[in-house]
Amino acid sequence: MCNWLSSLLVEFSRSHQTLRATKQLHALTVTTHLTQDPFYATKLIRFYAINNALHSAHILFDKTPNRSVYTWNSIIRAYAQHHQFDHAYSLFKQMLCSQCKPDNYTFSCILRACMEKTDVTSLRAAHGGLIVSDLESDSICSSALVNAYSKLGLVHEACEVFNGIVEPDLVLWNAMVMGYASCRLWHKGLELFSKMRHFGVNPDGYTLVGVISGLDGTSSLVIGEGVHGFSLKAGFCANAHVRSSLVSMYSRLNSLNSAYKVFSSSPWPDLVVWSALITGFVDGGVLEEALSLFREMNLQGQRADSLLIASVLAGCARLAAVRPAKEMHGFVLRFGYLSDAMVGSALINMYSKCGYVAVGVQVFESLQERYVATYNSIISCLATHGLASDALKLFEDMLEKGFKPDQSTFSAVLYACSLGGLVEDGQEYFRRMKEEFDIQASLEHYVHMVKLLGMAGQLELAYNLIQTMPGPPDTGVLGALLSCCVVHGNAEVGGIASSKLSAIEPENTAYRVMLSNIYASKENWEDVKILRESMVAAGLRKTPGLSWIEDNNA
DNA sequence: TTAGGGTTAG
Repeated sequence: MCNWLSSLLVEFSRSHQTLRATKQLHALTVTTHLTQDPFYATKLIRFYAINNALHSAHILFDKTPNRSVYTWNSIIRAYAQHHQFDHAYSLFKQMLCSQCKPDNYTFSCILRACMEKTDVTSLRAAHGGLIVSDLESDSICSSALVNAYSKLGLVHEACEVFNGIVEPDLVLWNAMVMGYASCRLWHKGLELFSKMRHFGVNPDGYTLVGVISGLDGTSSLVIGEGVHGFSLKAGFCANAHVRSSLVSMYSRLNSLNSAYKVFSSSPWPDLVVWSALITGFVDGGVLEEALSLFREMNLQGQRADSLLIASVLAGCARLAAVRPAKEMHGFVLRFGYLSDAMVGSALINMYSKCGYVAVGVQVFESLQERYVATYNSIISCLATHGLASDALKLFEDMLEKGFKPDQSTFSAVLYACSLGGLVEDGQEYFRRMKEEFDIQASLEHYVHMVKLLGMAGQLELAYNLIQTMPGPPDTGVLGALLSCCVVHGNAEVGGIASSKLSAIEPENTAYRVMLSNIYASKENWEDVKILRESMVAAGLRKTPGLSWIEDNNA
């Protein structure tokens, strides 16, 4: 039927379409009565989506009477590509009720959407639908499933899917290797890498990235060097992704010289490889070198993005080094990054950690646009510096302005209450967090609550709160309790906390030393002697403390 | 006589 229009569409797909051209094409299909044909409607929906005109795409979709599976897929994909995963999923549910049944392309898109919105329930439901549609062995669906499950930390489910496929293709092998990496099981990834080679499957760049990005812990450095050698011999180091993951791996394993060598082998270093190197230096604590690389990157015309800037700002915060902090602040202002959510909050956090609370507040007040993350930073900043009532005022302010507080907000709020000794307020916020905002208390929240109650001398209450936790308390929660027992000289609760802590970390002497200090404060020298002797008998010694200060004149 | 797609790096 209308060959010329069909050719025009194909040509249009290959060219660089604009919104205006899409609208003209749309008009053309209307005048030639071709919008009834799902082929043309599908194409137009895709063009609208490419040009960020989701609304027009959806209107066209609504007006398309004979929707084919392609039509459904194009609108679902359009929403997914624009990160509107809820919309994508709800269209998928509508599709299930329609005449048109989803195919492997629909499922691949939906699985990714479930992963992106970290929705395990929907993911399992989609998996079920996929089995019903007899698509479980489909190559596209299986790799998308392995990917989705492992990215959400469900490595067993990912393995089950992988093991259910008789002859996995390269993409599926890669998805599983990468899946192990994202679940921090690098040894399993390495095993799978050997297995695939044993089966005669040749790895590609994706496989190597999967193996390399999983490696962690100093013991894996030798293995990393081996994989690097393999990549060099097999020619994978020409791949920019492989090089970046190598730079990042060497940085992670504290081998900054090797990281720099791999970086230097990049003929045209891109932003990712620059970021891998700079972030590596920042994390390695060599901030001056990191900053000089950052300057070099700018001189070479490579523009930083907000992710890199935020990570350098976090480095300045960690080292509490105010000079580089000011330099970075200048950079942020010169290049207009202040409107970014991550950069703004990283800047506030940095000044807070450097001890400049007033500058942090100034930055907050100067921001044109504020986000939940910005509020979290400033509340935490004020809390850290003992300005609890200002912190709580800002919390109320963010609620009034319609922001929805998250886990971190309540962490900062409870921290403010804890440092400010506001026991009743803290208890009330803890309750509201769970009941009003439906946020589950995390270990960090419990640490603040234990500190809040414990520092006020309510040690039994703090201990009872720990007993009500849904999971086992970690060293943070128990350590908070023990430190409060030291302050109040409570040997009874302190003894329980200390023994629980020593059971978790037998090598850590601090817990026994703290208990010994409680006994000493009570002049209970007999128990001090027993405890110290038991430490000597076990061959344990106290680790010396360490602190530093920046010398402006040095 | 049509059209989409699944796995990578900071």
